[in-house]
Amino acid sequence: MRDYPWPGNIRELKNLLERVCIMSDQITIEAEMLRSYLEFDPKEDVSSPAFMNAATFKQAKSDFERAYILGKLEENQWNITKTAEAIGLERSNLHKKMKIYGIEPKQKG
Amino acid sequence: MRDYPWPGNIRELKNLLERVCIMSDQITIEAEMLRSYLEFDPKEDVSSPAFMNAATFKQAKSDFERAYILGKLEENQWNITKTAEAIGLERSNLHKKMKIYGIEPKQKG
DNA sequence: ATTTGCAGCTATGCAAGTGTAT
DNA sequence: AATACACTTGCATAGCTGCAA
Repeated sequence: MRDYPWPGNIRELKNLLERVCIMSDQITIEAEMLRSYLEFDPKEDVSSPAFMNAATFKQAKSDFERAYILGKLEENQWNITKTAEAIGLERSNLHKKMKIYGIEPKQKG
Repeated sequence: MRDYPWPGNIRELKNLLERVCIMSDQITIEAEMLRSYLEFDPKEDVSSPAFMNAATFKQAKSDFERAYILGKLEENQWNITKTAEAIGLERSNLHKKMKIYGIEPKQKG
C-alpha cells in the first residue's frame, strides 16, 4: 500500500476500506483484494481499477493474469494442484505462469 | 445496473458511487467504470471486482479482455483504428475480438 | 481520404500432456 | 500426494496483407 500513489487521496483510501468491509465474507480474500486494487504500472499514474490502465493490451493481460492467479492461489491456501484444478488450468502451466510472474509459493497469508 | 445482484446491498451502491466520484477526472470513463464493475458471471454471485470471480482461467481472461476493450474503445470515441494503435494491437485483431465478444460499434455513449 | 469489415495466410505463443526427480 | 522443473505437440492467437464497401 505504501507504493501506491493514491490519486484519490484520503477519500480513495476511505472508499477502499469501506469496500473491503462491505464485500468480503472470507477474511483471506481481503489481502488479495487490496493487492489487486493497488497493483499498478509505475509509468502510468492514471486513476481507476488497476490493470484497466495498462498502456498496452499485452501488459493489461499480464497484469490481470497475475492478479487473478494470486487471488486464486490465496483462495486455495497456496495449494498449486488444487488451484490449477479449480481454474481449469494444467498444473504445469500454472507453474510456468507463477515463474513468469515471479509468484513464489512461500507466502501463506 | 438493474441486472447486477448487489451482494453488498445499498452500502455497495453507495461505495461504488463514491468511488466513481473520487476516481474519475474524465466524465466519459464513468460509464465504463460502472460497466466493468457491474459485469459479472450470472452463475457466480460472489462479491468483489467482477472478472476476478470467473470460474475458470479462460473465462476470467475473456471477461477481462472484453471489459478492457470496451473501456479503451470508449476512451477513443469508438474509433477502432485509433484504439488498436493506442493499445498496441493489430486493427484486424481488435476487430476479431470485437466480433468474438459481441461488441458492436454503434454505441457512442 | 480515411475508416471499416472481413478473408486469407503465416508465425508465434500458449496450454495440454507426459516424464521425472525431489 | 504435492512440487519443481523439462520437453514435445497441437491448437489458438496475433501479425500482416489485401480488398471491397
